[in-house]
Amino acid sequence: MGEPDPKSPRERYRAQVRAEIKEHAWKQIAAAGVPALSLNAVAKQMGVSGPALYRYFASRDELITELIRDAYQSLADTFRVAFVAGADVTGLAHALRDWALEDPQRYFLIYGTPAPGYHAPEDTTRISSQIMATLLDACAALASDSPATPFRAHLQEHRDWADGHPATPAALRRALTFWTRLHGVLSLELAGHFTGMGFDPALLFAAELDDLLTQRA
Amino acid sequence: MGEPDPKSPRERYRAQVRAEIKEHAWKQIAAAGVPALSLNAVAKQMGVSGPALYRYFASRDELITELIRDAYQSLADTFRVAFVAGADVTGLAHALRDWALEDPQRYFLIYGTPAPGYHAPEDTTRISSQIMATLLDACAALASDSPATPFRAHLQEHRDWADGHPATPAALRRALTFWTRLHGVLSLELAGHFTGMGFDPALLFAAELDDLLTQRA
DNA sequence: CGTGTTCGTTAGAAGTTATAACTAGAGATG
DNA sequence: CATCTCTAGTTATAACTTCTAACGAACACG
Repeated sequence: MGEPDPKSPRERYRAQVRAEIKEHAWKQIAAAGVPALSLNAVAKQMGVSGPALYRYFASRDELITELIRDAYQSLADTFRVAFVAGADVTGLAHALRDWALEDPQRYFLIYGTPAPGYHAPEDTTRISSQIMATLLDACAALASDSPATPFRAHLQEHRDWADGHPATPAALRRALTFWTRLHGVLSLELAGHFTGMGFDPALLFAAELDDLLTQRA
Repeated sequence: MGEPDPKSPRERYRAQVRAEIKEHAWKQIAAAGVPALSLNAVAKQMGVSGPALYRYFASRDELITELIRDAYQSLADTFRVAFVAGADVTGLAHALRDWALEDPQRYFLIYGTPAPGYHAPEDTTRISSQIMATLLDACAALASDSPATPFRAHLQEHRDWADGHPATPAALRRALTFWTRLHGVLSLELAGHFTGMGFDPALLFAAELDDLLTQRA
């Protein structure tokens, strides 16, 4: 009964073709961005004609949604692998930057311009909280020798996003700061806003990371 | 001879129609994002049929480029007006956030996902440095009671982006931090990454701004 | 070895950007 | 004021896009 046994030869073939489609899609996105992704062009490169792809993805949007999901998963895996390999917050930061530089458009698929009406599917928000969980793990390992702030109190009252993670308010604040500050420098670097300004983006990233770790407030 | 006298009635009409086109384009972008911008739809809304718009913009890309230019100019004006009205760094920060919240897609037109091949036209980089100049003006007014850092030295060696502005290394660093950190929180807020997390994005923005101003390093 | 599911095909509808050729009207000029 | 020119908007068309429908052929399965 239609149950997709993962070992069925048809299912195996299907999964492989889906993967190949996504492969070509990633190349097109890396080359010219999401708006330039064309199902027709992907089909042409695969030596298959047009509507054949609709056997594998119901629509262009579904393909893109799948790529977004994969991007989230890739980042979550990168974080988790780095963390279990012993990386601290600094290690996670460099893992993040390396991952982003590896494919800037993949980063922007997650953190770039959103479509006004778009709502992320349930599972991506789940993966997103996995990412946050790893970050909180790393931040919890840091000592907090700094005084409380009003915003930390606010976070303590609104800590549902930590999803039960036993992090101190200081760790919550640190994780949030990690996220927003590194995203700030990284996204501007990836978008090319620093080109022609002279300084080294890697040094700015490192300086922000250092600030983040040796912070008092 | 063909010289566009700004008072020629034809030129006035032309400028007005161009403005109306851009007006409708902004509405479409605000509603569904840049990819959903359709010249045909704009023409339909204006009660005019399709190719008529090509008298006013050579291509869809040229229209978008013009909108980007206007977005930059709008931000530069907002900053300049706030500064001459006496706003300090805090004032500029809130002017920035208000401006961004007013039309998130306009913000993302500048700081959102870039198209891989795209190079901004010369004048937008000029407007961009006007924005930076205003920010440096405000940062120069702040006292810097903090010790030098290696990155500040690096900035001092690569201060061409300041475009001759007589800012101390501390002010340069402060301007850069203002930019990256506030962009970090703001872009994540505008993209909706904080929705459902519980805390108040405005408080996070204020906390980051406070950190920025009362910073030691 | 049938039998049915599924895959890929071609045809086509509805949309897009953009160009070409034409018409009608407005502005500029004598 | 008459005329001339230039331009704005029109329709037709090409080349693209996503996506649906109907068909044929190949493959897995009982």
